[in-house]
Amino acid sequence: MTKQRELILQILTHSDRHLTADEVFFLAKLQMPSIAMATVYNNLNAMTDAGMINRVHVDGSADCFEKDTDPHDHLRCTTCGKLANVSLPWLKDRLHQAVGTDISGYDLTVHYICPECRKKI
Amino acid sequence: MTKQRELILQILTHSDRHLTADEVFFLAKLQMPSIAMATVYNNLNAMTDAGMINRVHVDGSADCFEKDTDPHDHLRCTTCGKLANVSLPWLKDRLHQAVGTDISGYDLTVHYICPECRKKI
DNA sequence: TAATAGATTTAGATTTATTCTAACTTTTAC
DNA sequence: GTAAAAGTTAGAATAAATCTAAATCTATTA
Repeated sequence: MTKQRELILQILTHSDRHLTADEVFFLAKLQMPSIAMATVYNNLNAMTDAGMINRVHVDGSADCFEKDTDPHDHLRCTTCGKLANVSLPWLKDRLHQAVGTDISGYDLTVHYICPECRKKI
Repeated sequence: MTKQRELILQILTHSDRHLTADEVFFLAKLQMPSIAMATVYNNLNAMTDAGMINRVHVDGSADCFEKDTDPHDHLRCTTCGKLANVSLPWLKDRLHQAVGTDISGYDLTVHYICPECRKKI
């Protein structure tokens, strides 16, 4: 647990939204100007592998990272692109039944219009 | 419908698997050596937008394309990476119920070990 | 405390997938 | 048959992520 890793973990912990590696890098640089992009990626990858943080693949743009490692899925606003978490505890079993073979997991993003964007229409 | 677009569509129609833009380019070049990568991407994007073909986002590697435009989801082998189609007609309604708000769609990839890879273990 | 091995970080180059640009070619419309 | 529009081409550009090699930090042993 180096200073760099600690800083990156702090940033994710205190963010109220999902952050890209680029955003983490920008925020980290404010507090530690010498930090390198490769360090951010190294640590995000290492912490993801260790199960300390969660990587979210976003179609057509950069991956995002979040502190929340409880199993959950994502809603993505088709207007502003923002991600929200949603818990679908029934889904994995239901998929296992439907597919008929053992599944190790799945990746789901549901497309919707978030409450803020819905207001603006 | 240019010659190039027709060729690309033929390639997708006659392929038994999901193809990346790169693979389409390679196969197209065999029959039309002058074809450019940009043309492949232009046409894949245009045909995707027109609903003639389907783009599949694959975590950590290049997008794939397929002729099948019936709504369906994907299984991805965690060992060899190959994609298979699966139909889950109940899922969209079930997600709509669970999320509680209108959803325009979703993206799902289920991780499993395909029959061929399973044999080799 | 000094030497050293191992891990980590840094800066920058590299890779990969994709898009952009500008010149050229083909097609279409008059 | 010519002009405008659309499409293609080659290569440059971009963005996300990884790799490399040198530098630095950390912990351990002497």
